[in-house]
Amino acid sequence: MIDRKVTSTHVAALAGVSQSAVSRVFTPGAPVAKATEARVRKAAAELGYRPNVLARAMVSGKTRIIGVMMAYLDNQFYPTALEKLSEALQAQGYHVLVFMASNTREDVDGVLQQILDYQVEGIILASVSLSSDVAARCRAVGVPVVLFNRHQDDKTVSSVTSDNRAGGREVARFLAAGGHTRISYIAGWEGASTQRDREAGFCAGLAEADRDLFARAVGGYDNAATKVAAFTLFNKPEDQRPDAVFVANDHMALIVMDILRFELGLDVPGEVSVVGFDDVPGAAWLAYQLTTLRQRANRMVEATVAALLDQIEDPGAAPYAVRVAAPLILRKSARVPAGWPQSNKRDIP
Amino acid sequence: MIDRKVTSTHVAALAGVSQSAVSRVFTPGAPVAKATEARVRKAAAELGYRPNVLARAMVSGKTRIIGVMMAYLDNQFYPTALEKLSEALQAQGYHVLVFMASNTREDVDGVLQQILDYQVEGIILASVSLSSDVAARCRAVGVPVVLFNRHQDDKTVSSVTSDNRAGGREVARFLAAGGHTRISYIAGWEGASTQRDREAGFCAGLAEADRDLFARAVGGYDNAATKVAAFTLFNKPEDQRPDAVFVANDHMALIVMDILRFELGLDVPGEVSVVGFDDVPGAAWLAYQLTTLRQRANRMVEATVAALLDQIEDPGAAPYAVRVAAPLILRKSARVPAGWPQSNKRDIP
DNA sequence: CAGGCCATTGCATACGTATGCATCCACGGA
DNA sequence: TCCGTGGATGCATACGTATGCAATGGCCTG
Repeated sequence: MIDRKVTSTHVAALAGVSQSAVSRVFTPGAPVAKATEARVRKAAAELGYRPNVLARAMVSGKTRIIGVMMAYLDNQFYPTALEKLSEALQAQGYHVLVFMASNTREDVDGVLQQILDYQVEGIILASVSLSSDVAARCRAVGVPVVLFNRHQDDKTVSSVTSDNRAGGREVARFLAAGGHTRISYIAGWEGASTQRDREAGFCAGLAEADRDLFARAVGGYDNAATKVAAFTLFNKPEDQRPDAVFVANDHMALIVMDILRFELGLDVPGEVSVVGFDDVPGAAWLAYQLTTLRQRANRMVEATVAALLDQIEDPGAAPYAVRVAAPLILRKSARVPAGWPQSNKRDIP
Repeated sequence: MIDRKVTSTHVAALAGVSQSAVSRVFTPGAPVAKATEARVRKAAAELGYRPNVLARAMVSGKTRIIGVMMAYLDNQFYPTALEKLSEALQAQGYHVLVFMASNTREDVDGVLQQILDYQVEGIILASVSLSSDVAARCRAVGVPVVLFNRHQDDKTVSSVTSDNRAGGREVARFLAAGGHTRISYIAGWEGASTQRDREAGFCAGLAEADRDLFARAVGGYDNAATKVAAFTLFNKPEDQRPDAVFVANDHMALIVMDILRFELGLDVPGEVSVVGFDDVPGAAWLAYQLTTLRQRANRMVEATVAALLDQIEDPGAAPYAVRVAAPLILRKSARVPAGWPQSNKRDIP
């Protein structure tokens, strides 16, 4: 409570130099004599001085703050991603201002405004879409945006996703090759590109294998809705219920497995094969052993950070979309077709 | 890319008033004539003007930023808490700057310095302890700190935890009353107050019930270590292995359940009762049905935000410690003693 | 009608730092 | 010895906003 704020002026006084000199000591590349630097650093240490990032930002225009907006934090994939994002950005000298969003459009836009108020240098939108006018607004003030795990045909924002279409397609091939005859799908939130792309790829894959989609229900990436979806699909006599289901993400897939086994008494994978998407930590737990498509979070984060920095460093750079391949991880929740290549990739994200 | 930054001066020019007038329009409580306000707002809307939070912070000293440091994001309790914290603070007009920390002391201190560089108005440390000199430093610059889910005898920082001692004690009574004869404990990271308090309470409770601790191992809140702990404790003939185990948190407890059931082929709760601490989402999943002590995240968050705001608003206010009661949630992973009061609390956090 | 009071507004300055420009000094070459 | 050169430093200002103070105007009261 004693010294409150110590500024460069205080340090300057103690070191017997000008405030400019102090500033230069803390500005890499600025010209300072060794002797001066030593005196300033000594004085700074004595007073416990550290440059005020905000004041620095005012004049330089560089806040070193990245705004991150997230939703669905109960889906284990996102906390994991947030952690990695934060660490990767810290390593680059940036810091993360976090905003939680619900999924209503107006909320997203409002929150985005608030983010911009902090003069962030870039924005990462995880599992969130943005209206085109807000995208325009970000572009107007020169703040690059990159979508994480979501894609938009808007050419003005970069995006990083898994190759959801290819993933969905592979699941279809996998289930068809496994000899399943009543293959179904539980959809995520229909507004999400992950949902759309995974389903589109899945249906395309089924068509290629000459199969029809047996049944479909919507879980909406929501706990309660997913339970309902599982019941409506499976609470039926054997020949009327699916013998395989692709669930749009692991978070829902785990719920579905619980319902199948403990509410409906069905054997997985004996009576029903279940495949998810994400490879969240829970998917590997022994109680589930969920066969799923892995989102390579590390690579996605790397790509996201790279895309963002590209555009921060060169504001003229064109946005681009990255798609990371999503390998199928074979575990025990789905019957494996005879002769299906055992992935001998090491079980590391 | 056209207009880059639009400032209050631009708006003032367009509205034909002084920059001060614009500032006052955006400062609640400042005196402005209705007509002036209308003109200014119109001009602002036209230009898409929004006040620069950083510049505002420079003069007012109020950044409305709260620094949050977290670790263990793979433990579902923390993402949940982060989400609630962020939302609660947003509701109060604050925003959250997130920092990830490993558990090495030096790292924490370094990161804390960085947080302070952003002129945050308060700091929340979740599952992280801080050295007393850094605590002193925060006090010196007048930034209140509150520990979330961690306690320190340092009188200069507030803390919010569950009543871990009482919780541990109740588990001991519960397991003793259940007729278990070989009661054991799997510890968390020994540097954490949660670990110490839960174990202390547990041992006290056992003593009161005239029981000894049958065995103890350390999981350290770490996946791999927890697996090893489970094996060393349970990979033995029946009479040499525990018939009940209290695990210091749910994250480890779920891992232990997996090992018991799927690696060692033991029945839970038939052969072993398992009790955890936290009540993470996974604890309620049908595959686990973990009996556990609930950390009331909502209340903890409320208390944390309240404690922080108290001290921000009145810098002279004394720090204080809050302990939130942790009710035992009965599910299916532990034998329930005959006559044990069935909690009929609704199953809501 | 005069005086006074209040509401409203503009002016000037401050917040803490970075940086262009001018100044100063030392040193080296002619 | 003198001048040129370049490195180091100080001075002054700018970044965008908030706010104390003084000045203005209108309106109410006596």
